[in-house]
Parts: sequence; C-alpha cells; structure tokens
Amino acid sequence: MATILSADERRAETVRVVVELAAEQNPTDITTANIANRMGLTQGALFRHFPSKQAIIQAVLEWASVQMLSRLTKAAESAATPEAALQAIFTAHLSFAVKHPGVPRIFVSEMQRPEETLTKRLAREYFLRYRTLLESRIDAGKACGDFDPSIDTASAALVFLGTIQGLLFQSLISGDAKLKEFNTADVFKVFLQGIRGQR
Amino acid sequence: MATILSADERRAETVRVVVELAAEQNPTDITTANIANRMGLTQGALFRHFPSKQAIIQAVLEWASVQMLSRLTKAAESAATPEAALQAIFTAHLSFAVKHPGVPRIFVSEMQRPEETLTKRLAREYFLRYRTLLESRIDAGKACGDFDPSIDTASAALVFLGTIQGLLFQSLISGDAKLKEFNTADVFKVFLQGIRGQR
DNA sequence: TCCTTCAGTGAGTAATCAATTACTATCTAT
DNA sequence: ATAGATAGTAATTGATTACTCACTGAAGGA
Repeated sequence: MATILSADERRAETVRVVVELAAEQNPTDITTANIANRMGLTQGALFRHFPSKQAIIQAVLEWASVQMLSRLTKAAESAATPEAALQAIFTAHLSFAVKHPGVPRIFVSEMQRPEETLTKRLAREYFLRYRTLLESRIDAGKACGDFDPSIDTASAALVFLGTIQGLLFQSLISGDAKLKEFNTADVFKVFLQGIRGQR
Repeated sequence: MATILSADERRAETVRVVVELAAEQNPTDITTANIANRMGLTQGALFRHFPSKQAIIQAVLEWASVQMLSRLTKAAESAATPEAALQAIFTAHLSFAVKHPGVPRIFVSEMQRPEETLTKRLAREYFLRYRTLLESRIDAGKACGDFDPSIDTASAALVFLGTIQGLLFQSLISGDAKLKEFNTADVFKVFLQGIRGQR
C-alpha cells in the first residue's frame, strides 16, 4: 500500500507529477494510469481527489498560471526601467520553461482543442494577463522615450510572446529543452531593437 | 457504396480531408473513423491505401511541407530586395495558414511528441529548410547594408518564425483563424525594425 | 479500546481506438 | 464478354481508456 497523504498533499503531488510527465511525453498521451503509476498509487486512487481527468489538467493549469504570473510580475517590478523589465520578464519566462519543460507543452496542448473547455478558458485568461503586463511596460517605455512611440503596443507584445514561443518551439524540435544551443541574449536583442526604433 | 476512386486520388483526398478536419478539432483527436466518415467511406477502406494511421499523417506532412516551401520560395524569389523577400515570405506564410488553418496545428501537434518518429523528422526537415531560406535573405540584407550587420542571423530567423507562430497562436486563443482582428502589418514592422537597426 | 473517517486497493465496466479479414462490387484490359 | 485486379464493405478483434465501486487498513479523537 502506498504512503497515505492528506487530500491536499496528494492533489499537490498529482500536479507536480503531471508537469513532470508532460516533459517526457506528449501531454495528450498522459493517462490516469500513467500518473498514478508515477506516484506509486493505483489508478482508481486518483479519483478520490479529482472528479475527472479534466479536473487534474485544470489544477495543473491553475498552478502553472499562478507560478508564471507571480514570477513574471515580480521580475517586472524589480526592474528599474521598462526596458529592464522586459528583459527580466524574458529571462524569468525562459528560466521557468527550462525548469519545467512540461508546462509550455501543456499550455500548447490545451490550446489546440477548439471547443470551449474550462481548461482553454484558463489558458486564455493567463495569456490575457501576460499581455496586459507586457503592454503596460511597453507603454511606459514609449512614454519615457525609450521605445519608438510609433509602434503598435499590442503588436510589440505579440512579437515578445512569439519570440519566446519561437525559442521554445525550436528547442522542442532540436530536443534541447535546456536551451543550451540557443543564444537567447541575441534573440532578445533583435526584439529590443524592434521596439526601440531609430534613436 | 462510395464512389470508387483510384488509389492515388483516394490518397490525395485523404490528405485534403485530414487538413480540413484538423482545422475543426484537435489533431490528436482525429480518428480513422472520423476521416473515413468525412469521405463517405467505411473506416476499414482507409487501410487499403495506407498501412497505418501514422502513414496518413506522414502523407499530410509531406504535402504540407511541399506546399509551404514552394510558396515561400516563390515569394522570396519574386521580391527585388532582401527586405521585400522577408515581407513576401511573411505574407505568403500567413495567407497559407489562413487558407489551411489545420496545417500549423498538425505541425505543432506532431512536434509535441518527444519520441523520434518519422513524422517528427519530416517536420524538423521542413523547419530546417525554412530557416535556411530565411537566413540567406537576412545575410543578403546584411551584405547590402539594409540590415544591421551586428545582429545574429540565426536569432533573427528565429524571431521571424516566432513572430508568425505568435500570431497563429494568439489567433488560436481568440478563435480568429482568419486573423481578422490582427494587424499583421504592424507586427511585421516590429520585426523589421529589429533587424534594420539604427540607420 | 473502540469507532468514525478517509486514503488507497483491485477488480471491474463501457466506450473507443487502430487494424484485420472474409467478402462484394466495380472497373479495365484483352 | 469475361477474367483478373482493385476499391470498398461490414463485422470483428485486442488493446487502451477514463471512470466506478465494494472493500481494506490505518490514524486519531472520545
């Protein structure tokens, strides 16, 4: 028999294990038997703590959203200038993705389904908050003359996100989840020059 | 009984239908019954023309790679300057994605699996050729003084790809596959400024 | 000490999936 | 016209899936 944990502890461990598994295999291929096995539990035990598999994924997305947004916000707030804030967000995002490679994979996986699921709504809310965080810094940079005022704020935020997604996607292709072969500083430089404009 | 087609025609139609289905549902959720049903066939009939489901996906990826690369190459070659070439590639990629929203979804879906599948190798080869095409134009732009020579070519290509992926991903989130609410010109402008540098 | 509570077990179920097969219908070359 | 080749059918298979449920065992309060 497995070690008995409280319901709260068990739920937290479930989330941890799903993130771990998502780093190793296609998130859509993760089964409840898979998760339970990794925890040293029987499959049925999972349903003592979650009403359905979707509820498990939902808990994972909630955990990931909170983790990401708190890290990104903290990174942004600890920076002195808008430019430094964007750099800090960029770095914080990538370091989280390197630490938990399964997380972006789960987000992508959930966004692929076209029906309006609860998990998709969660993912959407996460990206909305992320964009809002970015746009406030971009606008601040435009206001203080650091960034080109003629660029479209929403477009700049999208390029920022896309740049990170591009990095993560290419790392998926090359199997280099730790981003070792990528010069992330150079990549960020290209983005930064894009919003700085001619000065 | 369904209309009888030649094996070649049937294979081509299968590819067409899979791309169509991928626009409507999660690519991983597409079943052989699903595909056959859309074609007005019984499920078993598919296996007269493909040895396995993976072979079907493989045919789809091959078709998509050829379509994309020929369009992108043509776009690049019809442009007078490196900058115009990048603009043309950008536009050609997005218009193909708008016409066939299922294609980028299938690529993403296949890249999510970590095992070294044949389909993943195909997707990797596609991206390699794409990057090569981009890098030749970026280098040409640097050589003729249009682009900032201090930027890293590979990084610039990655930002280009990421910018497009970012656009498509956000359109996935908002359910706007036709990119109607996106100002793609402004997005491209941010990228372009990033590689132009101060002039 | 006993009793209540609750995490975990293990055997099950119904549904769904890709793939197989024995058979039938249709086309084409001679 | 007919035979051979080939495209499609219908039923089935075995594997896998999320989820259920009657039962077990352990911890803690009275």
